[in-house]
Amino acid sequence: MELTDRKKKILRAIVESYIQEAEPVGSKSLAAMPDLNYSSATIRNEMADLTTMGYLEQPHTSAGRIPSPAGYRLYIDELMQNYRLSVDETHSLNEAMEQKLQEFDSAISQMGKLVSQITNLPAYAMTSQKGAATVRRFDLIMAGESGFILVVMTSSEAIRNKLIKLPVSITEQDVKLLSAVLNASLTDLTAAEITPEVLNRVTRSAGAAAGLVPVVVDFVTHVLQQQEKSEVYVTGQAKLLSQPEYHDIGKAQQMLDELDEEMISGLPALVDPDQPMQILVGPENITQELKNTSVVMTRFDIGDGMQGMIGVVGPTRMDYAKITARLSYFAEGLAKMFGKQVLPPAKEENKEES
Amino acid sequence: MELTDRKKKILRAIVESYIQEAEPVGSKSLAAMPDLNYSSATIRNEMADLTTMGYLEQPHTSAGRIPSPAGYRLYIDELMQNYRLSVDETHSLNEAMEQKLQEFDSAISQMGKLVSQITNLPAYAMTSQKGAATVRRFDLIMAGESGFILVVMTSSEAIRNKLIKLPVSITEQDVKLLSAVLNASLTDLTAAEITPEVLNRVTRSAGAAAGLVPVVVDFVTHVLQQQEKSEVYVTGQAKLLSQPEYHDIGKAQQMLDELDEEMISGLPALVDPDQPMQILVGPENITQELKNTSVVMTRFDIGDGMQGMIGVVGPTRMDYAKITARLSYFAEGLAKMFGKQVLPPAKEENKEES
DNA sequence: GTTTAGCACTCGAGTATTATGAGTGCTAAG
DNA sequence: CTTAGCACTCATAATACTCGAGTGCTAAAC
Repeated sequence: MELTDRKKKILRAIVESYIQEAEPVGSKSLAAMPDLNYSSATIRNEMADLTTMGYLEQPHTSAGRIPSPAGYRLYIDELMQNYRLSVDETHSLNEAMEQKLQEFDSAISQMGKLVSQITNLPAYAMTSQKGAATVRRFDLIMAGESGFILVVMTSSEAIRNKLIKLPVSITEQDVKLLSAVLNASLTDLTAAEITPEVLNRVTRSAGAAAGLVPVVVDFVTHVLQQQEKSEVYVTGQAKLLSQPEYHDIGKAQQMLDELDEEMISGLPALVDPDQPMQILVGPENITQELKNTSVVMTRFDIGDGMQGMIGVVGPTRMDYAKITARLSYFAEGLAKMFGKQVLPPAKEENKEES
Repeated sequence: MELTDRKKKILRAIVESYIQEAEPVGSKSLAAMPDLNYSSATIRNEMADLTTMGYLEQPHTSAGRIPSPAGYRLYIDELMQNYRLSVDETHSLNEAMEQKLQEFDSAISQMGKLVSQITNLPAYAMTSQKGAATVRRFDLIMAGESGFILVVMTSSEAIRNKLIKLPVSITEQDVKLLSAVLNASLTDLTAAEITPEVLNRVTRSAGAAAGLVPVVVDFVTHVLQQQEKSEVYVTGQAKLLSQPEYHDIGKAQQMLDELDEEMISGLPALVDPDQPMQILVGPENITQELKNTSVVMTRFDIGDGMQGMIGVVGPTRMDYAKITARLSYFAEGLAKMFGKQVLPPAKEENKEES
């Protein structure tokens, strides 16, 4: 059977109606639409065809039709019209971004919250890092008699520090020595490459400061692992409850149980690296339990080989057009913000964190 | 009317039964309890009394009774027996703490998650800081030709840093000068005390590095404000859905809407500073919407004049005994962890964050 | 050949009706 | 003071019934 233009038109109407109303759509209401000038009977026939072709489903005999996953897929890939953000929307998006991101401390998680807000769906945000991190340099700063601050700068220009206090006092000499040894021996090594042998060598060279080596190394490996591991934040889970499909508390709970950080961290594997915006519809998701759930996600660059990913999770029946529009606008904004890496004299810049 | 021992006994039985079963309890089931050797009729009479005294409520004529807020209050204050943690429980609590807290990066929020896990209720965690923070010292570390790392140590020994890059190259001289100026003029000032005048003075003294002053000051005020502001994390909201009282999706949603970070940040105001563990029952909460909701919270010390607060939110019918037991055990554990401030040579210590 | 009107049929959702029984308050006997 | 007995209440569950949206099919109209 052939997928005529009229069929497509009808399919689109069905998907969009269902997205709006969350209720199966019948032939009559379709016939009433201004740009579908056919009788309900004709439309019924077409709908029957679409059903046998697998684009529609029938919850039960006497209900209307709802889109099948394949139907959604087709809609997303071919039928969906770009949603245009209204001026108002761009305004408020801009504002939200600026306000929230000034405090970029936990920028990523803030982003998640924002996305959740603007889409009214649960959102997640994560960072992902290409390649293993190494330490680019160490700095030690004396802090009082018996302590110092260890500052570590990684290959991705993240800076981490730790205050190390000791029960004994240490001299500036010791600290200088330690600093030299660290910079000589532990830079450009990934966490995996810091083997016991390396550690031994460092300890031997460290002389008086040998006792400090384990503390330092612990911290360093922790930092590096932290860098490699992508952080995931999920927020706004409760937003799901406002969707009619989750008015059944059982489903809602199951969904929310599923929707934790571990599930999300499985997502990047599914991502086609070439496509900035991705939509996974129902069964295409791995996690079986998320059958009638879709995921929309997008990536953005945050410099230094780091990438961020933000996305939302919702019922298959979500407003793909609107959500992709908002999400990509948001992602662009972020990329821009993270983009201005070098500061024009005396203006805010970015990257790293406290 | 007098609150006899028998009445108390019955009240306790009712509260505990209701906590377990989440269903109104009737005279018959009470009479069946081994330590209530009275006929159902007798118990009925007592229940009628308790009802007129305001400790019990009747959802409708022919249902059993449920505790009123006053009933809960009495139970918590007088009737509740200390719940004893089983060895198993302490074990798993210990394990959980150790595992999770090694990565103390966002220790506070991790705690929230943990508490939510062990109580199976939504949990929140927050830090609160006494007194305004100031910068204790500045350190600048050259990083390449045209950038440096600004390291700030606050009065509470938190260390924050920022990588500042410039479009022009700078000399070691400039950096040294800036460092001296900052340490001379901006230490021991709270965010509020950094007035435009101060700023002016600093800028003038900074000479060649004057252009950098705004960036630095922005960062500093941001850090200080950040320190003052208490951070709140809420997690596990979805846990509520497993409680029967929230099987009504409407209530659940209303509740979850209410239960955001802003609501929580109102809580500390209600806290009696002398009492480590606090329980707010239903109407005692400010936020009107949380009528049939209770809050259990506890504080713990994390050194440096900082305090943490963790707590859980749940239906008034929650297992106060068990939850307070777990929570306080948890709080003790945390206090201990945060306590070991000074490290015995070559062992993990703590405080600060990356 | 395509479109449409007509019609019998299906079946979920909503409504009304009716048990059922847990729980109560009260009275009177133990 | 306690308890057995009993009439009464009322939410919940079960059942039956209606309603109507939507369907598929056939036959007539275009």
